[in-house]
Amino acid sequence: MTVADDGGPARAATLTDVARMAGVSTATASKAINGRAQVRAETRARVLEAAERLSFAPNALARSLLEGRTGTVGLLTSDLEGRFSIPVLMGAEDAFGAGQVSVFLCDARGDAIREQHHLRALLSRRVDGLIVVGSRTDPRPPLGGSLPVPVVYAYAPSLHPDDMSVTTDSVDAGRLAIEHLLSCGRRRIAHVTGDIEHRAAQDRAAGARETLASHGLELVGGRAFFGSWSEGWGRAAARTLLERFDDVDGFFCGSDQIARGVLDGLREAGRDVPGDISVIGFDNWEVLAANARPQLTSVDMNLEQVGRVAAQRLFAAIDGERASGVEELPCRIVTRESTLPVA
Amino acid sequence: MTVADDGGPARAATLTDVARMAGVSTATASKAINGRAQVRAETRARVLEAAERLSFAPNALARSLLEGRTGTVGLLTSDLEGRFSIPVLMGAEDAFGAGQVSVFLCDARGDAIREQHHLRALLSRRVDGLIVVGSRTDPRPPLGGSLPVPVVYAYAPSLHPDDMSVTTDSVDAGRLAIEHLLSCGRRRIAHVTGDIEHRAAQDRAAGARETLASHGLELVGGRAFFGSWSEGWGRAAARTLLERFDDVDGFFCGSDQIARGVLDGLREAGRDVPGDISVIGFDNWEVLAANARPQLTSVDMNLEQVGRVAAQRLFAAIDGERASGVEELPCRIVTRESTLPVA
DNA sequence: AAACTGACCGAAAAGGCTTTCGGTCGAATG
DNA sequence: CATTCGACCGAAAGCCTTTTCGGTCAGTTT
Repeated sequence: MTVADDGGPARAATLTDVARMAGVSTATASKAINGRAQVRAETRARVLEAAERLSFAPNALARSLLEGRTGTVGLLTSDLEGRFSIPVLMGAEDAFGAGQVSVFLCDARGDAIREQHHLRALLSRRVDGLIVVGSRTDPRPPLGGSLPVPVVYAYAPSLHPDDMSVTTDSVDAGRLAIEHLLSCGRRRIAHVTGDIEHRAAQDRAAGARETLASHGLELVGGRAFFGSWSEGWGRAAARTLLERFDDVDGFFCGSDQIARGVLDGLREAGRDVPGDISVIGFDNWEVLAANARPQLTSVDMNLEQVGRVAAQRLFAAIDGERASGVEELPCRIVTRESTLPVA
Repeated sequence: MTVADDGGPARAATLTDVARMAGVSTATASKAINGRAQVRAETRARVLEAAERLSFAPNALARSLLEGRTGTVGLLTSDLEGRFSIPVLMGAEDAFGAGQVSVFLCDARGDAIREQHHLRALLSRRVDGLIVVGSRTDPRPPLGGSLPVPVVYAYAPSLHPDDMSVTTDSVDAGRLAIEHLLSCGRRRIAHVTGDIEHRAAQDRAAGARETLASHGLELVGGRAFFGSWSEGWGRAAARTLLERFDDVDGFFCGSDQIARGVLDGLREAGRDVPGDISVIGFDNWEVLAANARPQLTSVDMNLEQVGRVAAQRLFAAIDGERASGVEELPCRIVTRESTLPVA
């Protein structure tokens, strides 16, 4: 129940309301509600009952004003559409929500002006900290100099080395994928990936190349094949590669979409996956990977973990622990049918 | 620049800092900054310059405390994972962000306890209103009685008729899909859809049935075929239906995933889409629909619009306009290759 | 009986901002 | 010269909560 009013939604009860109903001062009501010592048990009970009947919830604004902390953080995303931001955001929301922290969500839609606008609004609301979530691993310019609160960049690291960033280890992801294919007994491995402009694509390719080199091998065709992040590119690349390199026996794909295309292309060419050829995708996008034929092994970037760690780093920074640099978290392989070891 | 401090991130400047630097009282500083009249131009300039130099941003908490309005709303989602919540959420964030409203994001993860926990936190932060975003169109129990702020339910309507809900018109979506297939000259239309437990599946099937009936037709097999929302089910259903009803010439699928499966099944059975058979999906999930072979015509639920309208309704309610009932917004067809009229 | 103790409660201040109202001062008016 | 009048500025209250500190009162102690 809430304080009766003019017929609108009842207004929220205040401590004064509770105190009046219980016949005590606001100071006493506050102490009773917050479990402070100097209140008689009977008085406390009276206050608590009043609070209960009024559905009293202390005004966090007033409390924040007093304590100098709001218990809120801003989550500034560049692009809610992209499916990479969402898991990061979920992980962060998870880490914060479990505590007593509420999260402001702001979508800048890739617009720097809008980002600054949101930044001002968040600072004016006195958030205790900020997480900036990017949609690509390419480093981004920092928010601006000398902010009054700590900032952590997630997924897309900051260009400024003094900032704190948490992202995924793309080079190592390339290594993981290749070693997985090698462990399936594959030696003629092709890498079909997306837009070469994407840092992630370059890094994974580098990781793949280095790993093969350390085994005395190289990518089929001597290089990675960059294209777009689409099924169509995967199909086309699979066909072309089969024509030019008949002995290819493994595909490391830059996304699950590309992998779906590659699988289609291989099936149409009469190749058996995972019998003749192993295929591994990237992103572990459940809808695509689990519904592929055969089901698709994929690299999972642990994006929720990226979000959670970013939240933890922000917590630490709010508590005064200075830190900086880019923290790269490892990926993991989720094995499904497309890379089953052949019996 | 911010107020110099002990070496930590500088603390945010306050109005008192600005006033001191400009050599005026806080009252005058406030009036100067907010464009009130009773300030000499020269004084105002001095204040504004001080504010600029200190990067002064008025403390929204203090202002909210005073005005009784915070300019914040809560976005309570049941499930961030599901891809239906996200667009709704984006639409709402868009509508609010354009104004001066900041959005608290809370993910209840389908847990009623957690939802209540978040609700209390939001009320304690004195949000001006709430939007509750569901992940299915099935009506849900309301948050609780007599809240001190208005609430709008989005996508998943509230069970309580006095609440305000904005959702999508699933029955009409069924009609749209069928009329589209009819306009392609199809008469033997099958409906392959997902879990019968989902209200959306039932409503769309009902819309499809009624529309066919009004044209003196009925669904192939005399009923809708319910299953799961997966590609596998789509493939299986396509095969089975082709066996039992050789003359089927149109598929209305309950999701783009199902449609992808159906397309696969038809291709493998040697049927030509859109030559022999037209296929329409549901959700207009770009990655699936645009990458299908042929590209998939699909029903778009305009979920961002649902979010935007929910935000508008909430605005109106905050401004005192009482309203209630379920508002159902229309869907739209996005035409691609899979239903091209045959030449 | 006087002084003291401890338990309990309330007045008041602080936090940052806006608004109201009263005060100051130079200029215009009678 | 005395009064009135704007223009401009500052003191103070209020929003809601928490915390500090001082006060009251019954019961103990010497």
